[in-house]
Amino acid sequence: MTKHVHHQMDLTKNQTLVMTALSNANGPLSAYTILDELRDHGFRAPLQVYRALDKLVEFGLVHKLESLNAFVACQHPSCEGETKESVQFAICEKCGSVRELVNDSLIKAVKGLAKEIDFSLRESVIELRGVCSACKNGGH
Amino acid sequence: MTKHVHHQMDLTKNQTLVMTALSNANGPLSAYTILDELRDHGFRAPLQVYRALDKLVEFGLVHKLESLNAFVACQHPSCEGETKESVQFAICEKCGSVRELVNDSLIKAVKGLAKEIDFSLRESVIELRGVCSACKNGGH
DNA sequence: ATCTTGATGTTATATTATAACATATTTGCG
DNA sequence: CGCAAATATGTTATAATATAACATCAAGAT
Repeated sequence: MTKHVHHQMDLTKNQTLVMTALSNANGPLSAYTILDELRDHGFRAPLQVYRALDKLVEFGLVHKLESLNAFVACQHPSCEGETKESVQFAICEKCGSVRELVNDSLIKAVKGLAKEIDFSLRESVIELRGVCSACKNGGH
Repeated sequence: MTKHVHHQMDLTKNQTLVMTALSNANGPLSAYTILDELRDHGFRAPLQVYRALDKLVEFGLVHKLESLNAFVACQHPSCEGETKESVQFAICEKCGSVRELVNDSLIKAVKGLAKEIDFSLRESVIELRGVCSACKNGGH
């Protein structure tokens, strides 16, 4: 009855390769960027990437950024899928950094809204677009 | 010094055609669906649609649904751009309907979160995915 | 008038994603 | 074990979404 808490062990070869590529990246990657990075490891076709991504997203190890058509490794220690409707992203349009957030007030507000309109929520896509703290202050 | 409140008058021919197509539709349309609908009116190339859409989105008359790669006419009487960071969508994955929402608690929560992490918010993408009230109750 | 700006037209191409089908590998179970 | 079912992989082709680059046209300003 021991529930799996880490999928790492269960990942197939392709899933592991894609997961590693995303984990090593310091930002979101497009499927085709991943493909290019994995050609050395035998990847030849987009489907190899997309199929692995589908599973990784399903496992909650990877998130898709809808407003970027790109993918990021989950930034939480062990993101296990129950956060699917409860994760937010802050995307900096200056430096491209993505910060993953879990904000209770926001989650509550979303669930409240869904309830208010009698909407059965499966997932919520919440992406803040703007300029991150570092870019605002430090760099230009 | 009279500020324009409706862009309707200012729209160009192509913008008007695209806006009309979206307004007549009872749901979101992809750029290529719009293109097909406007071939009779002389449209030949995707850019004609995308350029019009860019402007309409800029004016706040049309919203892009990032998780669908599709576009909807703004459902508010006179959506004038200041709502750009303050609109949400409930997208039914059963019937495809899209409901546009403006929820103050949610907007507050988003702004609060942005402030909390010192993020300069330009726009927020908030799309609830699930099953709408009508589909849950009425149909199957 | 002509200059600038914005809109349009057109061809080509880039980017993102899936369909369809064949083969291989793993897993469950009698 | 041996076989069936399910899952993963490989491969080719194609669909769907979006932009680059460049030519032309129309409207308003000085």
